[in-house]
This record gives sequence, structure tokens and C-alpha cells, in this order.
Amino acid sequence: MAATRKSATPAPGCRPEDHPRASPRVPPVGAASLERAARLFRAIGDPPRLHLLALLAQGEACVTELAANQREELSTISQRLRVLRAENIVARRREGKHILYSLADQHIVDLVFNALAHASERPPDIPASPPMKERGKHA
Amino acid sequence: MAATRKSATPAPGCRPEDHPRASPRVPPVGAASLERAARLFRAIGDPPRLHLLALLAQGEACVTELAANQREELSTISQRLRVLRAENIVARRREGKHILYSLADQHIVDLVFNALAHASERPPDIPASPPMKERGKHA
DNA sequence: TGGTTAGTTGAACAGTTGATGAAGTGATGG
DNA sequence: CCATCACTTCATCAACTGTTCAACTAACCA
Repeated sequence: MAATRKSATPAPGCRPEDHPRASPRVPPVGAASLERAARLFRAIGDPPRLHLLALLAQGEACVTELAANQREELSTISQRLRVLRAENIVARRREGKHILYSLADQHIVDLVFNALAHASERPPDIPASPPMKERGKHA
Repeated sequence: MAATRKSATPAPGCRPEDHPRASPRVPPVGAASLERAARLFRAIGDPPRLHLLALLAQGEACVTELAANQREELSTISQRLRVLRAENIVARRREGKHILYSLADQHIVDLVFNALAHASERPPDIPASPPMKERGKHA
């Protein structure tokens, strides 16, 4: 999110009849759900933070360990963890002088594993599609 | 991403022996995979863009339709779609005067549905954990 | 051919984010 | 009780992101 000015579309220049589509038989998604899902994705949508999650997917770890692993300062890691904590992605518990972090629930574990597995398979996505010219029918 | 200065941790103050953990029996994640997975998540980690995906999950739609639905300008929608396109999250094809967008593959469809379903279930996450005080053992 | 509709692209600005050093907090150790 | 370790929080600042307006391009229609 960055700028957030608003206005709106003046009027739909084309009508639904112009191009009938599939079944709109899906309930409208609540704005709150969208918001929460997006916040979750955004939190893990940062390489350093996702790396942290990948490390935690291997088991609990204290902040110092994580910092050593990422070659970063404690405070930097702590800030990253703060973001993840704000979305309930990670859990923490104190163990003596250390604070051990872990992934908050199985859903997160799955999400992280799936994402990494998928990303390891898919080719690097070089081109990003040319300006588009032809009338490409669905085939 | 914002600031990107660097330095590094001076030295790990605590050793692994200090707090033995589970099995580190997971191969180290490639930096490239992390990067790609993070880019994907970041692209969908924005309410307006996720909303677009939710709409596309119901079927193909042209830019004007999407704009009308979100009450935004064409150009705004187009820019959002550009971001999604850059990560190969959506596909487009021309149909006469219109350009129809759709979700690029089943993986994305699943991701969107799962995210929204999950977000609809989970409570709004109000507290975000107090300053932490007690020595919370795993119970 | 010119006009209109549909969409894309570019530049600029405002708002947000993340890293960092310094200062603060909480446990533990001596 | 004071020092130290392990973090967390704060303020700051540079870098990035998203929206918007103003061109610009592509199809289609008269």
C-alpha cells in the first residue's frame, strides 16, 4: 500500500452482455477476509521473512540463532519477527534467557512448505509477456 | 522492501548446545526459491489485488468489468493486473475489443480459495500478544 | 479514413516499509 | 544488588510501492 487517493470509474463502458462468462456462483468475499488474507500473504511475501519461516519450519529457534544464520543484527531479526508475530504466523515462548520462536500452526507450516516446494519446481519466470498483439482464442 | 543497508552479526553469543532443538533434517532452501516464493506472496498480499484474484476465481473478466466491480479507474486496475502478470499469476487473452483476464493455473486458484476460506474462518486477530513476561513452558 | 472504445504505459507524488543504532526491559549469574 | 545476556522497542531515514493523470496503442465501426 502506498498512495490511497480515491475517485471511481465514471461508468461501465461495456455491459455484462457484451461478453458472457462462466457461473458467478461464488459468494462475494467479505472485505475483512480479503484484508486478513492479504495481510498474511504480505507478511510472508518478503525474502528475509520467508527465510526466517523456512528456518523455523525446521524447528524452534532462538533469536540469536536466527540472527547468526541470516548474518544480521539481533534487532533486525527481532523486527522481522515482530511483523510475523503481528499476523500470528509465529509463536514464542521463553526458555530461560532465550526466547524460542516457532511456526504458529500447521496451516502456516503447510503454506511455507508448499510455497518453497512450488518455487523450487517452477522455472525462474524470465519473459513476463510481450505487449500483446494477436487475437488469442483459447487454444 | 525499503531500506537495504547491511552489516552483519558480530558473533553468535549463544551456541547451538545451549538449547538443542528438533531435527535439522531439512535441506537448506535455495535463495532463488525463497525469492520467487516471496515475490508471489507479495504480489497477492495486497487487498485490492487479492480482490481482483477473488473476482477472477469466478471466471474470466475484462478490465472494464473488474474496474466497475472495484469502483476504480481503468488505469488503476490495469496497473494492479500488471503486477499480477509480472508474477505469472494471471493470464490474458484478447477477445475483440476486450482483454479477458483469468487465473494463470490451478495452483493459483487453490491458493486463492484456501486463503479466503481460511481468512473467513479465523477470528480477526485483535490482541497481537502482550510484552511477554512469564516463563511459558509448552503447555 | 477518422472516430470511438478498451486497455496499457510513463512520470510524479504521497504514503508505507524495513534496516539500523541507541536505549530500555527481563532473566539469570556472580 | 549489580553486571551481563538476550531481546524488544523507538526514532529515523532511505528505498520502495500504489494511485493517478496524461499520453499512447490496438481493434472495431461508419
